[in-house]
Amino acid sequence: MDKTYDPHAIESRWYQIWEDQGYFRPSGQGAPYCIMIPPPNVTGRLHMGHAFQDTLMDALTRYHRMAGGNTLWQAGTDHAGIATQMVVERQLNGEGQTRHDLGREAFIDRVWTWKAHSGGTITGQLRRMGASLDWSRERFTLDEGLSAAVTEVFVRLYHEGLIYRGQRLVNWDPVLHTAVSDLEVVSQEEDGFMWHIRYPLADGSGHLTVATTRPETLLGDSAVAVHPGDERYAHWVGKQIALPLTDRLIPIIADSYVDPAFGTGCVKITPAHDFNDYGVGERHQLPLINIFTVDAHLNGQVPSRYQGLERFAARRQVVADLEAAGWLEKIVPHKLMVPRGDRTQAVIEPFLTDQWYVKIAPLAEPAIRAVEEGRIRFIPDNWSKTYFEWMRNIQDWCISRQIWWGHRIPAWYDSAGQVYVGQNEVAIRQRYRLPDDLSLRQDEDVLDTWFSSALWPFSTLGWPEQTPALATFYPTSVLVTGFDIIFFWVARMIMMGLKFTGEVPFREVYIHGLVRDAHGNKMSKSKGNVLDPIDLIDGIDLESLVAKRTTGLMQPEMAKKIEQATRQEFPEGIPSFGTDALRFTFAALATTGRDINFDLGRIGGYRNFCNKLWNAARYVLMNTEGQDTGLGEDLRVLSLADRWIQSRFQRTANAVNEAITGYRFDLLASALYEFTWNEYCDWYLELSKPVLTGDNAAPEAQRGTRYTLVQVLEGLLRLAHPLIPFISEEIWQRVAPLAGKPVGTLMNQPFPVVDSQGLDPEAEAEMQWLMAFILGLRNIRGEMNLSPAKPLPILLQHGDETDRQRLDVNRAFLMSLARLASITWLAEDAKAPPAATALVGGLHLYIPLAGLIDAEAEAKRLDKEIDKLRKDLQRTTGKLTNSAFVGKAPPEVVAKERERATEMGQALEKLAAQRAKLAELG
RNA sequence: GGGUGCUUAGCUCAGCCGGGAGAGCGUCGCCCUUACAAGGCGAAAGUCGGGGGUUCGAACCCCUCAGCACCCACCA
Repeated sequence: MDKTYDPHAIESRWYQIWEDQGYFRPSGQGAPYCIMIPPPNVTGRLHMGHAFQDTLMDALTRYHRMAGGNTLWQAGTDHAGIATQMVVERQLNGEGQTRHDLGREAFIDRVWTWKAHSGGTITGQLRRMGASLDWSRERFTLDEGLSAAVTEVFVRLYHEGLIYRGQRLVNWDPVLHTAVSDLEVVSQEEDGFMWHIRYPLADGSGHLTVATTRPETLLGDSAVAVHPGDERYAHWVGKQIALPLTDRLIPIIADSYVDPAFGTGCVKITPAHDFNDYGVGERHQLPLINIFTVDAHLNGQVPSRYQGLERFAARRQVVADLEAAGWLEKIVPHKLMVPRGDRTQAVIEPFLTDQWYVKIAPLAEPAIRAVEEGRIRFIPDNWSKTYFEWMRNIQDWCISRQIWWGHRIPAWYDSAGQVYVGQNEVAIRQRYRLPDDLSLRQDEDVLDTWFSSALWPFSTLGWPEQTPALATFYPTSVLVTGFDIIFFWVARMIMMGLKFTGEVPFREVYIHGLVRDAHGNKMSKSKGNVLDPIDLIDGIDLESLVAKRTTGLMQPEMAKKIEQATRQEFPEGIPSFGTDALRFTFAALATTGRDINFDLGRIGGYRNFCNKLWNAARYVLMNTEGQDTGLGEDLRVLSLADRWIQSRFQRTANAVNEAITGYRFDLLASALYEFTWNEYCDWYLELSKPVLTGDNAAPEAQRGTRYTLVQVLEGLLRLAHPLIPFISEEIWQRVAPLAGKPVGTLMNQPFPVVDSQGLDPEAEAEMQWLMAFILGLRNIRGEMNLSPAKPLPILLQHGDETDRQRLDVNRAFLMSLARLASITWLAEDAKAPPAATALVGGLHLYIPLAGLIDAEAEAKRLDKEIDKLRKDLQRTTGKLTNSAFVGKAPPEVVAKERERATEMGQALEKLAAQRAKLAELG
């Protein structure tokens, strides 16, 4: 093995082998375990959120595969209607064309071409992450099969009356020229104004003042409303207003929607361009006056001088004209919530159109129950509150989109506008018994992308066909996703799954946090703080990183600032960390909170961890390859260290199994980290050295240690594989033969389960003694600035029989790890020479000063220790003298405190005596 | 307006059922000890956001205040 861990050398090779060998396919044996990947946009690129999420899913998948499950991680991508169409349209615009120049068919061809060109990017990046997805079953939401599922669902819902078409106000994106759902609108507080406008009475007897944030909609007003109980205006209700800038008369009406305390208490009512006003209009049978075109310019419904004006230009014009005519009373700065499209950032316009809706309440009800009854479990559980909150207030879902890329709605119209819904034209003619010569034209709209996503858990398994895969893997085991799409996706999958399969789509939903930058800021192109997971794997030089972050900005003026910040944060660019280190980092960061702050310092640490593991393996191989690794049981003897590390391994295996089944990936990572570094490397490997290289070690003992070195490493690699698949596989290939394991792949080895027989509490206790012994001496060495290379003679006193036994057995370990020149017992009553002192329980360790140690420094060190002990003791005795504590606390807690007090008291006494001796010296 | 989180070492975060405050990075000191300097050994560092309560005992449970973040919602 190379001296330094080089992730690239090993990562490039293994994935190919695994995939070629078909290891990602379900084994066909064992309990089914299935995860559906949240399908990424087919033309997208992998971002940190994907990388994070896919790491967790891969760890689960690999774990269950090793644990013997019939495991499927379903691969696939999403057509991402609006997002993908926008990308291609932007390309077209760059060529000076629009999609309308191409026409629908040619445009869709063009999108397919783009998909063919870029569709491999993200799947390739998933492979680089080590994701063990079953690519042989890869699906795409616009596949034939999935499209058939979409049509089937639409038709069935329609004929059950759960899909309907209706004309009402929708959220209209005037840039995209399409309706969007409530969820695709994000409202943000922005600075604006409140215009106070005088509305004169038609009879000339005065005026009302209305306050509005949208003066241009005056042109579409149908009424002015006041509160029915508002005495100020009661006598005006029923009168007519002469609407300024128009020649229309509108009524003054009374409606309880109006809040008399807000503004002037008079509200202009524009039913066609405001969701509230729409309701008012319905109650009062007011005319709907639509004043906008699809791209939010004023249409023919307004006086000719305003026609054709864009809505914000229209606002300026209307305000200017009102002011000129004296109708404008005042303008007040006002903060308001502005709705914007999540894709385009365009201000969303409430707009009157025909759209398709899913009647959602009947679907939501069973979906709520499924979670209430625990048939679906959210992890962490509190996300179920969020789910309930939304589901109990859910609104009908607008599913039609006026774009071209997507599943076209399976509805046809005849020339009279009669609508027919069915699988296709032929089916419709049959179902509705339509004459052959009746000409039909299909609805132009496509479905919301999330409509097909909602079917993903069963459509990918072959539904509506009753396939073996569906029977085996549905309901799936767990859905792993971020809280940001609980409404968009999770809730809708639950509703559709229950509706069409009668079963929940997944039994558990693991909700993880969202990846942010090191300081908790959202990663975004415009902030220039985006990290690309592939750059973390491969590394990237500073200039390339700067270029990447500053090109294609929406606000080019930010480039300079971003460049500066980037140069400051990454003066050397980003080093290459490798996939395993990245995965380990994601797991370590996957705590239960909702934000995951990605700190580059952490990934460096975990790259070092991989290097540590690599070098530990090198050490093991150097000492075992070509040698007897003790596979014949009668020929090996286990040392304390051997028994200890095997016991610790069992505890680690237990912690790892618990962590992974409890979705605590952070605990998984730390269990692996601590065992590998702090126990296996720091202690066990060091303890193996005197056995393997010692002058008079018995061959049986050496075999025992080689055996343990290899067995524990092999087991550790199996434990670690779900998280760090590449390095574990690479090392395992070399270690497995030494451990007597069959050749093959680590991927298919059994995952370690806890063997309680392997626990050895005595070995752990004795090892604790050994460690205390060594740490006591190391502390003196460190504090006294004694060279670690200098062998020290030490004296022992006051030990009991156990101490003596332990010393005899472990003398070689102590000599080696504490770098001792000699160990000498002092008689119980002998006078110890001036020395630095450490205690191991009742046992005293002395390092004679003898010119090595400065008495004053040792005095200071002892003072510090005595001080600490004294404070601890004080607290403990405080408790014990409190009769309430002794009386009410559980006896075992009291006993423990007593024991501690005794121990500390004794230690304090001894150290104080030592301290006194030093004082005499000085 | 309704809802949900968060606040622990300089930084990023763990802390499980209420019982001796932890990790990584950073900092300081000593070491290139034949697996690893991407390393070893040792050390320093916290009023657990503030206040109150429950309890023998609170980082943890309850109340309250402050600060931060997020989600939902039709106040013109």
